[in-house]
Amino acid sequence: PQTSPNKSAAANEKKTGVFVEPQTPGKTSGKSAPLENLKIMGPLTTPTKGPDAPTGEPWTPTSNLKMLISAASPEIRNREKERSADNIKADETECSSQEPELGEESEKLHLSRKEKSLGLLCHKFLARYPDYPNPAINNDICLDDVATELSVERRRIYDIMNVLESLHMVSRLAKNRYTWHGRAKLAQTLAALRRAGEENRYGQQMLQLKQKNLDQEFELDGEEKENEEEAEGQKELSFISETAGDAKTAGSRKDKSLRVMSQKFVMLFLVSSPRVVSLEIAAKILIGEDQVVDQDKSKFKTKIRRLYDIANVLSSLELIKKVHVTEDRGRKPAFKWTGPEDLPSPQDVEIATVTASSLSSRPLESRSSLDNCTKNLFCSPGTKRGFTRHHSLVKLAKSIQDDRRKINSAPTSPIKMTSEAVSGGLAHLAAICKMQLDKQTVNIPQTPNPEDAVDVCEDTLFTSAGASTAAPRESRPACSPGVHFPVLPAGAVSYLPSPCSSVIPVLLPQPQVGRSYALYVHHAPARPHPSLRPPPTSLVVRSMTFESPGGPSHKVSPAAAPAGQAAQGHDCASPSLKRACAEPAPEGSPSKIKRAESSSPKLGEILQARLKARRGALKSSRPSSRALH
DNA sequence: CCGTCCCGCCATTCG
DNA sequence: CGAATGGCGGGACGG
Repeated sequence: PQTSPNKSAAANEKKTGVFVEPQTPGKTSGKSAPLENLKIMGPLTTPTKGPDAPTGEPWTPTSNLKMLISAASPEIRNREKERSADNIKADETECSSQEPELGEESEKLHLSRKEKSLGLLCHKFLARYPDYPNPAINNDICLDDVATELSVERRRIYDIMNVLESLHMVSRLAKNRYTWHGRAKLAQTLAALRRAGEENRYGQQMLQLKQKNLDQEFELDGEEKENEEEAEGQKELSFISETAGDAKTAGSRKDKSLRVMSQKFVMLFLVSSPRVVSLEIAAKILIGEDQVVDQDKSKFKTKIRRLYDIANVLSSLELIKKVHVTEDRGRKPAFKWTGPEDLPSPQDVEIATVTASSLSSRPLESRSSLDNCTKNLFCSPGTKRGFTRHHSLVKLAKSIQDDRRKINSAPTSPIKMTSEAVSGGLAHLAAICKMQLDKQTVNIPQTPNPEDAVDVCEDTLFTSAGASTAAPRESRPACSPGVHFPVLPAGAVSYLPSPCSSVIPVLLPQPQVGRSYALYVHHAPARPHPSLRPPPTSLVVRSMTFESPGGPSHKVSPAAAPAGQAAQGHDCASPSLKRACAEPAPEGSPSKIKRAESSSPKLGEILQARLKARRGALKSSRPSSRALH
């Protein structure tokens, strides 16, 4: 029943006697002992423990942990509720009756801010599903139900879903319906994101930004904001992908934010040396990438706000944790990566380079019913698949995809994907095991870095020396151009590349095989030059240069930044855009804008306007302190 | 005072 | 056209 979703949503209850997972929300059950119960599973009653059973889903130790932790922290959690008898009974017996409409009403009214936080909400949400879904059972997620059961407005659920979706932990099936994948694909997704991050040279950008901050610190000439990236950002060529012609796609204002932002944010972690990213840096980079110029300030603020949202759910996933970096100007909020470090080697992930002039802007658009069917068939990946592959099914799916694509994508867009898959299994499993081992906080013996004095608050340091399984080959994406697939693999998901980042990694859930494909979609410029082709070589080169630039590198001036020069010139991932960035990248903005303009009139105007506004602010021409040359 | 970030208006996009 | 999504930023909460 779709009942009125909005506002009232929160109000209504889930009358349903279904398998509601009542306690989850409360879990609380009286604050029992503080945290430590983690291990102890608190013998004393602690209904908390109970939760795992209830939902009927296989609970992973982690999920419980999560719940406990989240629950424990806020001392505030005294939840006035204790007082109200209703609640109490609610805790234990849950479902039974409990329509105490009134009771609940009152309850939700006074929840401390923390109790209403997105992070906690996310925890509740995650608690309802196993980290590694059992393909056998249905992993459907109905937004309405979730919203109701968690007593929150739909809007909030969207926030969560969006970032989960960006990590491929869920995928949209249709309106109002998602499928839960849990962490099954996480490793692969992360691997893909890492790669994408490398290709975007986020590592360099971050270093440069940091350096810049440092410099600035001395000579407090405070203004000229994030020009930095422009300076180096060749790959910037920000401009919306939509070809002028394709009006529909064009409007893609949409596929902006959250999902994309989330992926980019994660990328930053995966490419930064100490896996710490400050909000400030992240915001700057993400902004810079988006629109070339624009009045910062408010833009920046907003970006930060969004990042907090994303960070909150990532925290719930235990992929990151809040910390503080005591860089230059005092402490700044930052986040530390606590997710898996040993991602599946590139081989596990097939990379496909797609030069699509346009893809449906709605990546995860709801599939046709037929699609759904096939999808479901495949949806079994779970943890251990590997055997039984149904080629026929795969083909079917492919063909479907194909059709789909034909409809809304440019004719000329061959997809190249490196074949190679092979092993992967081991690495993947290893990753999974590790994650499950929990005790997360994996600390890679990071290179000591002077500047980032990260004071990891309560971090449980624990260097993970083990993980021998780490793929033999480091992170070198040996992307050998290979097979040509006429169509997108089943379940392909793709994002319309954000305005500027030329590549957006996308994982294609490819259940049956157990590996997925990462897609790097290049948006097509006005008209992709046919001859131009994604030079696989560049990829290789790029990644080579990167790999952990050891400690010292941090100190290097931007100009000397490791891969910097090398990548600089032809780093632009998008071949089609190549020409744009290929040129000596003379001062950035102006020329860039122009280009953008040409490719997209409308957009051009906008940019133009912005530029104008902006222009006044900063000196029109900044001495391009170009690294290269 | 300020770092966080909830809340929900309202523009978009979907069906 | 109404419902589903999801930008976005005012301004409240908590330290």
